[in-house]
Amino acid sequence: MAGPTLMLKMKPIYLNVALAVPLRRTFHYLPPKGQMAEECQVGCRVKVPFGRQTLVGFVIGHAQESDFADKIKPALELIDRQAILSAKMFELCVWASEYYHHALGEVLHGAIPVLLRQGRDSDARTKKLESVHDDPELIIKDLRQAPRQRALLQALIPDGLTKEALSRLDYSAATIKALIDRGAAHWQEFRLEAPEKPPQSFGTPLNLSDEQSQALAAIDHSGTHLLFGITGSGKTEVYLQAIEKVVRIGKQALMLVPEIGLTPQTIARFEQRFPGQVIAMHSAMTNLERLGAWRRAHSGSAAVIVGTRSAIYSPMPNPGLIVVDEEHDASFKQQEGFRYSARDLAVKRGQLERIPVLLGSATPSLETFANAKSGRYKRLNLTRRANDASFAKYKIIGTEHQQLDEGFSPQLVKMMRQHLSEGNQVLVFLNRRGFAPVLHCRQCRWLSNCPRCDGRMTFHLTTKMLVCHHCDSQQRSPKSCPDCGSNELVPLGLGTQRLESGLQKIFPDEKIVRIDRDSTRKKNELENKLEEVGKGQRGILLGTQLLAKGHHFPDVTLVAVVDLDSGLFSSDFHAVERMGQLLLQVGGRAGREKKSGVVAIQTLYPEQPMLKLLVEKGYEAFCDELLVDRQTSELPPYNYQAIVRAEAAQAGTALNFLESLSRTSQFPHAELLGPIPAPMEKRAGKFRAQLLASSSSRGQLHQLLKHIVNEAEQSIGKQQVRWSIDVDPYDLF
DNA sequence: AGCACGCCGACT
DNA sequence: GTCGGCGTGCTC
Repeated sequence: MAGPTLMLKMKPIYLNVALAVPLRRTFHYLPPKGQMAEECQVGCRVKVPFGRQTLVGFVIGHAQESDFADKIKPALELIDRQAILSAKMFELCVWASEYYHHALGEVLHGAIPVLLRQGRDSDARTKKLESVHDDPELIIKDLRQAPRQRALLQALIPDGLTKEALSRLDYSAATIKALIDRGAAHWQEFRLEAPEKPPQSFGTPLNLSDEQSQALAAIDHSGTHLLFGITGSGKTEVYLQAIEKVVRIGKQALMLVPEIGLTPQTIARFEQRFPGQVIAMHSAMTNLERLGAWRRAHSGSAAVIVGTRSAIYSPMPNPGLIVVDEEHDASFKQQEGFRYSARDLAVKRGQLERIPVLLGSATPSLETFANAKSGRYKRLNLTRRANDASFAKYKIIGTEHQQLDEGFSPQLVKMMRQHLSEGNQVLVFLNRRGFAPVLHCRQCRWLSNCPRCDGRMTFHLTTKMLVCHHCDSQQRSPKSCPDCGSNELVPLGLGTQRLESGLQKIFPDEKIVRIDRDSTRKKNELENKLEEVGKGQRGILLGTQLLAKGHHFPDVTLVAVVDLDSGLFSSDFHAVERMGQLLLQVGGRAGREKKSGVVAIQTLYPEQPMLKLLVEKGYEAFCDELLVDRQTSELPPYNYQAIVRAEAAQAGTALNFLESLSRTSQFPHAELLGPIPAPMEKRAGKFRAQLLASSSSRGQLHQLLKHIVNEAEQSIGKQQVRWSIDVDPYDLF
């Protein structure tokens, strides 16, 4: 019988290759001509013919037999002699591909710089001009009439010269060509030695407070830690010293920061502490710069890597620590294509590499908070601000029964005038991100609550329908308020575009600087505007999410949150959590050592318990209460979710597609809700719909998703539908 | 995702 | 008569 022993003796003939195509399967190839399958190790890139194109793929395994034996072509070229992804990184990608139900080839390609995807060498190479003969004397004799060629040939002995050296020594292209044509010299390609590891040197660390020292000392040799430190408590110094510890023993550290957190100042601070040993991975880099940075990380010559989301894939031959700063930040979750969470990959990578992971935040995400609470993560606290800086004070302004002027209550306008007249700046904060509108009555404060859920129904403007995204029930949107009969039913938060002009009307003499995605799209515009603000003239800053993080505005003493309710009463259950994080983050923007800041919050619902809890008892109590809510409502982190999204050119196609998926996917321990039209059903000319999958068991959810993916790939008529899966969605819409 | 094949409308 | 629109089908 052909037992396992026989199998082990069989040599692999085929390469199993993952390509960057959205097909969730891999392809078999013969090894390139002249090479054995064994020489093509797992993690090496190969160039292969694919249909009519040539693609770069990853060898992910070998096979003795194949169902496609008659179709199999030989690979064209083995690009790498050794795997360019370490075994650990490879394992991480395989894990991610399964966890996020995304094609492995795309995950692997996403893990390397563009130029490597296109087949560039993983090592820096250069060409050297070398003498063909060991003893060129014979030829030198023939060169009596050509002194330059003769000099060059002599200079080539014994080691040859690089292009750079040749031009430095002023040998002309003609001389070089003549010598080559004579057959006396030739170009030889060779790998550059990995750049020397720069000598270790360290900038002076700051003195640590007791709390900081304790936190630093409590970082274990492995495992995930939550560094829960309020704004201004000195988290960064703890990161820096933790990184220094691992760098001193010759290891590398990776630090992930939010997209807007990687400012020149941040990089400078790292560079100052680890001179010459830092590389930054950011979006402004060219492909060539990225490749250079990748090579430095890969060779181990860079000890510290600082970067945004995709830096989680940085190669590190000798890793020692991963830090994720502002771990709750939305930018760690990729919002298109392969929807991974860099924070979660960091935790997973830490496990695989057996190194510590440090998640830091003043306002940790609820799932991280819960993990710290349950003991899965080790919690480290920083509760005091450096320099005795004071906390922002929170002031809730109830706007019920108030006459609002352009959305501003008299009380708020008065406060703003007060702060402005003292020569300070006022920050007016708009809260419009990830917004799924609910319907609301201005008169009696009725909200479009779902009759069957604790959630709220989403208002669909185009269809004038109310839809519940938790239980799928739908109803026609009422024309007047069901409670008080008034006609003042409005979707929450609409009309904020008018805020700037309204503001200017109320404060005709004040300078208003608007900072948002649209007005800062141009390069450096944000920096310029911030600089303008930094000069400390009085004035009003008007902005969105962008203003909530990173930058500190020492001359802002009042932060006004004008439309809190639109965030607080979104139909996405994440809304309350985000609101809490946001209010604390904006509070951290304002004031300086001596001047304390005030955060004024306008709301129709000043008695909202979660808001009061946050303002009176702080983030910890707020999170504890949120967790209770989530548990009773069976929401994350107590259950696991994924969204299947679909879009199509024709109305109804996407919906029907998801409908047929959900019909064939009945699982006992996992739920499917929907499909329902997306809140903004038509966007960019496509009609979109979504299906929510959830289960209290991660394993069950994955079984269901696996089934759905299979069905979707096989389903006929899929050509007109684009679909994707979002595991652990950051927002539901 | 690409890329080609393929079958219907307005143009050098 | 062709050029070219994007529907559909395949890629080891």
